[in-house]
Amino acid sequence: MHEDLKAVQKAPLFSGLFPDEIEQLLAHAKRRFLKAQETLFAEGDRADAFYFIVTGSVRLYRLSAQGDEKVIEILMAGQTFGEAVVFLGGHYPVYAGALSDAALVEIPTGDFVRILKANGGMALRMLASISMRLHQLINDVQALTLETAGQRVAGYLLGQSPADANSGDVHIQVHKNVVASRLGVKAETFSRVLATLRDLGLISVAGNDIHITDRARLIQWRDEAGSGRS
Amino acid sequence: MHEDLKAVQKAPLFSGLFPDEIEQLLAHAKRRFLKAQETLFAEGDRADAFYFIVTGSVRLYRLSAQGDEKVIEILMAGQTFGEAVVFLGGHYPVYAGALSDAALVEIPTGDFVRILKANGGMALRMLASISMRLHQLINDVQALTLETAGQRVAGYLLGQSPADANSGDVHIQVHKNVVASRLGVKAETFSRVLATLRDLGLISVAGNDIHITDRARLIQWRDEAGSGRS
DNA sequence: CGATGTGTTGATGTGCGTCAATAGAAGTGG
DNA sequence: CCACTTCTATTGACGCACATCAACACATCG
Repeated sequence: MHEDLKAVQKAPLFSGLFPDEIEQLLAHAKRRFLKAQETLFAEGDRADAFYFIVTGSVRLYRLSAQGDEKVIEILMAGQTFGEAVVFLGGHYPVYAGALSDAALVEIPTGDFVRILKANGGMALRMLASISMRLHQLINDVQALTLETAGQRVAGYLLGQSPADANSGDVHIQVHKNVVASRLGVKAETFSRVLATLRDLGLISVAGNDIHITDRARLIQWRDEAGSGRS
Repeated sequence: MHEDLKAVQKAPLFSGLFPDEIEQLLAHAKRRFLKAQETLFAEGDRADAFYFIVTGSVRLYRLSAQGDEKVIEILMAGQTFGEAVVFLGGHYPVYAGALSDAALVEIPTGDFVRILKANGGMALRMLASISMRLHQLINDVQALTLETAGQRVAGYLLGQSPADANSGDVHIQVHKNVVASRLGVKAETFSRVLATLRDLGLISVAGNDIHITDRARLIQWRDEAGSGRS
């Protein structure tokens, strides 16, 4: 386990912990390895552990009654997930599945809560962390109701690239249909939006590598309702 | 202020506080009175207080670049809002406005955070509270992407009435366009869905009072994709 | 080098928004 | 208490953004 110690304490949530607290946190932690597409837990499962991603990527998603899938979040190496749910009834509110082969650290919630109770700063940092996710979800709700598909895609590209230069690169690290689902559009629509932006000369696309050639005009296009009008 | 003491400590969030802690929480609290439609704070405003609703109702909402509004949450007397945001950058992520004349208690965040640091149980209860909102927002995202307008409206009616009887009443306490926005549909669509359900004999509508005559069939109608097909 | 899976592009359908007219409900003033 | 205004809610006609269905291009891999 100690080989993962350095990685885990880089997670923003744990950055303020003392070495002995990290030790305590990982006392009963286990390594977990997932094959691509493998399911880690299902919605409604008893939540007695949360996870840190050492390598690979994971998606959190919901299923409709008809079996359609909506990706709530895409998570990459270095991120944690499932910790917010510990405080609910103790059941996961989403499915979790690997997008690629992945290595995780599984941390029992009991140890986590114990530290949380003892360490006031930790609890506040945890509150800040959950608040950020809350904020993100509010943004998602706004985007899904007040923005067009084009605006959401453009916003995604803008959010994935640094804002300080007028051109930049976005590398999509997972399959495009997963990103599309995350954005609340069908894969076909996602593809069409990229094609439109390419034809407008705002971006260039080479597989999963997208180059933003004119960030300013891309922002302008998004704010003008993303192909809706004008 | 003491006349509000009883009311405030009924909020689930504060239920576990000792009287002296409540005292401390309300030490610098102020009463606030809002006229219907009045704005309490705007998105981006510095968040140095959160609120408890003594009487009246409040909506939290976002505005699009074009000025369209999406209601994120409808809050009634007895509820608190704005507390989740204290831990972020300290700026409100939404607008808040009164739906009716309202009386609030405004609690400075400083006092709140102080109690939170001292009282470990309080921090955990706060985490549970925020987690519930997180869960609710995940439900909203799922509903907005995987459900039809009809399904969302039916789900709303079902959620507003007790599940233990096959018939029940829902009283809409605010204007229907507010509920519609909360559900992510236009007021016209909301009205049409209610008309459809009425014509199917599943509900009866009298102004803002809706009577569910056949809960079982309403559930079935929702699960069959809410007028989408079949 | 065929097989399988992902992404792109085209043709068509439809759920719901938009625009518009009307009906009620509620509030206002004489 | 009743005209008049104002606002919310309902209903109809129409259009559009996006989904759906389908064919194809391309990549990856055994």
